Amino acid sequence: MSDKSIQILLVDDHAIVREGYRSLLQKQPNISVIADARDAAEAYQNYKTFQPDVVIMDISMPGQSGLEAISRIRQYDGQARILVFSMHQNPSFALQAIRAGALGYITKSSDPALLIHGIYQVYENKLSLSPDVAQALALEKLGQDKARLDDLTVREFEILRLLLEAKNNQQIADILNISPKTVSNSHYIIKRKLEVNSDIELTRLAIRMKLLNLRDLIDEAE
Amino acid sequence: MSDKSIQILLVDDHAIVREGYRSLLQKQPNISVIADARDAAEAYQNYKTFQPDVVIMDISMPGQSGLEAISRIRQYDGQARILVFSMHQNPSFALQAIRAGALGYITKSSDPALLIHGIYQVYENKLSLSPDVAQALALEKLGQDKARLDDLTVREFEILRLLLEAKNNQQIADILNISPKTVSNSHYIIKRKLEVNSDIELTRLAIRMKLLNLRDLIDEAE
DNA sequence: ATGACTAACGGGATATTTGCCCGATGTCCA
DNA sequence: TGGACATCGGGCAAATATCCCGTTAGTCAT
Repeated sequence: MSDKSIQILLVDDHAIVREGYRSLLQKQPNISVIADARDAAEAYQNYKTFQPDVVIMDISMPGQSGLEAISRIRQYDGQARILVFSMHQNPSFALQAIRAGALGYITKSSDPALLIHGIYQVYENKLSLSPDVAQALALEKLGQDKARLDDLTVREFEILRLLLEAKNNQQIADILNISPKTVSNSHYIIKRKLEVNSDIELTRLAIRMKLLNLRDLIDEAE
Repeated sequence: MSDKSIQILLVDDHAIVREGYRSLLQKQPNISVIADARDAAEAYQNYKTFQPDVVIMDISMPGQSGLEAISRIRQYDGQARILVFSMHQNPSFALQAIRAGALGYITKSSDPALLIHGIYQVYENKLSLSPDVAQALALEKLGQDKARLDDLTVREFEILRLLLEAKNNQQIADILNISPKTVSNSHYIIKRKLEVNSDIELTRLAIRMKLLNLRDLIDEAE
């Protein structure tokens, strides 16, 4: 390995970040950046052209996402070694990336040494995850959101829908012909079951669960 | 200007991005990076210590935001020249940054040449905006909701950001070093200014306004 | 049909938040 | 230097949230 350095293809849409990689990686004797790309299509092309040992890939890019690029590259070369370097700490991103065929997932907020380490790991076909992501993934793996949603009773679900339409207790009480107190109690129970402790969290969860139609929200905006 | 280079303080929580700046800026004969910082507090300290000519600042950082840092620095030195380099294309962010005292706002997706150009502009006390943001700001004059968003003061905007992260009053108070009561009051004022009457509506509005990253929310779901 | 279970409803009690007002202070600018 | 604003928070009544409780009614298996 000392006679032949690891050939890297860099994929990131931010020039400043590509610059950062280059600068950082140049200091590594066994690593050399042989090409870069600023989007998914270019990444795929350059993978075929340069046949790098390891691809370092950002997954948040305009147009086709990095995930798509990972799939394409893996389809072309089942042995491709891809390390995702992302700003997202969200373990769902990591999970998706791994599913798409990445071997590593390191967050941009990690110490650069972790990136270097990840490159070597991936080069040797070993999985490499940022500690923060690994931990989050582990915690999350015990199926959560959906299961929790299923804990709601039908009535609670109904009340939740109305709450999400930004109706207040009295309005909901009128609609359902129950006391505002019951609405308030249900609101509380819903939050407890869904393990959130504010309406803001509740709304975010609802959007993730697609209870609140994102399209509607987007189209509302101008 | 050729006999004395522009002294830069870099503020960004991502090491790789700081590396990118350094590498990029080192190629500029008239610019030298004399210090960096990874959060608001460190930025303030280092500003006082190093008295840089220009501060390059990311505004999305854990804990105290870049906006806070801008205010603090400007309070200490009314002549401070600050260039915000942000991933947010949303013109509201730019507006708030300018209000807080920044002289420039360049998006991270811009060509690096724009950053360099921005540095020179800001160094000469000239306003510098990314073309994309400038255009969006111009277009936005017609937006209904955005107009309302722009009614928020810098402080309110900052508190809104933290609220949207589902932080409670006490947490926000701790971060900003103010009383929970003030947070609560601001929360109320924000809702009144934005003409919503619940946190659920507030969150929906925030999503429409793209203050809350839609992509994150969508991708979070499985 | 009866006991066990659970959903739905809502009262009570207390803690916390909300909604709105106020004044104090600081800053910036004409 | 006076007025417009931003920031910070106290006060206080009304509303909600939180948690516990009991009642009613429907389901279901024995």
